[in-house]
Amino acid sequence: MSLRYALLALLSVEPMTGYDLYKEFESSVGHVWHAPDSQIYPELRRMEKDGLLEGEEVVWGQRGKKRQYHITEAGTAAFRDWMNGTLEYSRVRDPAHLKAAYLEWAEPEAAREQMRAHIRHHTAQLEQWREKVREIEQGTSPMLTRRLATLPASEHSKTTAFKKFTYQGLIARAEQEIAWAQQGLALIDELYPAG
Amino acid sequence: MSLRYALLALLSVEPMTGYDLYKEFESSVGHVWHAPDSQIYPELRRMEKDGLLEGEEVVWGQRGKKRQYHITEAGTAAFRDWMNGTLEYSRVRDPAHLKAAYLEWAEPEAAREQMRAHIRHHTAQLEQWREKVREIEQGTSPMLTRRLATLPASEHSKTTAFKKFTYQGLIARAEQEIAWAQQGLALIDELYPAG
DNA sequence: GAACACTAACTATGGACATAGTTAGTTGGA
DNA sequence: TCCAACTAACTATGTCCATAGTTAGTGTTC
Repeated sequence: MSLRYALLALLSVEPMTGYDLYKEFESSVGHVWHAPDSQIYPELRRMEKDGLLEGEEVVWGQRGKKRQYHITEAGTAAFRDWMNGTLEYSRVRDPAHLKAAYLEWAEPEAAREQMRAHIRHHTAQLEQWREKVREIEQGTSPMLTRRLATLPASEHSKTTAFKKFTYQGLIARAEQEIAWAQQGLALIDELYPAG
Repeated sequence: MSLRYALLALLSVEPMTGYDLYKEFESSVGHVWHAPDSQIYPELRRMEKDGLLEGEEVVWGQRGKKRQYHITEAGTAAFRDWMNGTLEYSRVRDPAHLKAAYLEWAEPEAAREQMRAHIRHHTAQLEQWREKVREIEQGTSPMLTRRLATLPASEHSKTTAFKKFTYQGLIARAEQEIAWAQQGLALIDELYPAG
């Protein structure tokens, strides 16, 4: 259900095609929410059917065309309602922690490699999120810049602050995961003193 | 795919029925991995077809019967292979952070309530995981006790250490989430000084 | 003007997961 | 003895999501 609101969030800035949205999910917004194009196109059609969006054929070159969607009033209202409601949290389901609980089954070196992979994964994410925070602070985030251009100056600080707050939370989480995996490496060394 | 390995992890202790496994997912192991029974029963049949398990009819009362599954050698090998391999990490998809990024759309009080819900959710998890660590330390975890009984004494410390390590990681994560949401509450107060 | 990368949109398949049922037997207490 | 709660297992539906294609037009470059 969240994909729908991620799409509404983007379309609240400006009209976009499915392909535009797909590219956003591959880059900028993709660092908070990801979706493949095979999920985006049908969802856009469903949203149009539900009255949240309106699509319009736009010419592209000589013979080409593309479908550009813009958010409707009902779409804006639905997004606002989602924001004013409370999220339901789903049950834990984390493969990395499931695996960690049974690492005694792995060879010591495989266990270490799993911890290193955990560190690599979260380090890569960390760098992307830190870059995002830098962009927000320096006003060089293209999407945020376009968003701010649609809003009165009085809204700018809030809009910016929540984006930065979000990325900082993700950064803190990644740092915690890295610290945990480092403790894991230390634990493995302790449990398998030979090597 | 992880459900399969969560089931193998449990069945490596002793034979169980689908219902036994379902109950484990509702309580003990459910604090690391959750699955509904409607997912467990078909997965067990698929695993039997793949030769990882063998099911056997067991009488239950006068007319009742139940199907008890035990892990095969191929099942043990598959679990060990999974443990020795490296996990693939999936892309970010976190509704709470997606929502946090656009909290300027919410009423201040709704934004606060979202942060409070985040704190409530992670506090509840925290308590369950802390209780798990206590059980592990005091040797009162039923599942772990039964597992240790199947293993030579030399394996006990490793088996226990990785379970504790896992829960400690989940605890640290939950604590981080709570701290983040508290920063969120402070930020909302700052951005909406009136109320 | 052919090749190539990109834009644009869609389809097909299968697994994962949530939610909501159904059917039938067992066990223990009022 | 009956009822409620529990044990046991299964089905059905729909969404979500990953993976892997397909088709067709555009724009640039060698």
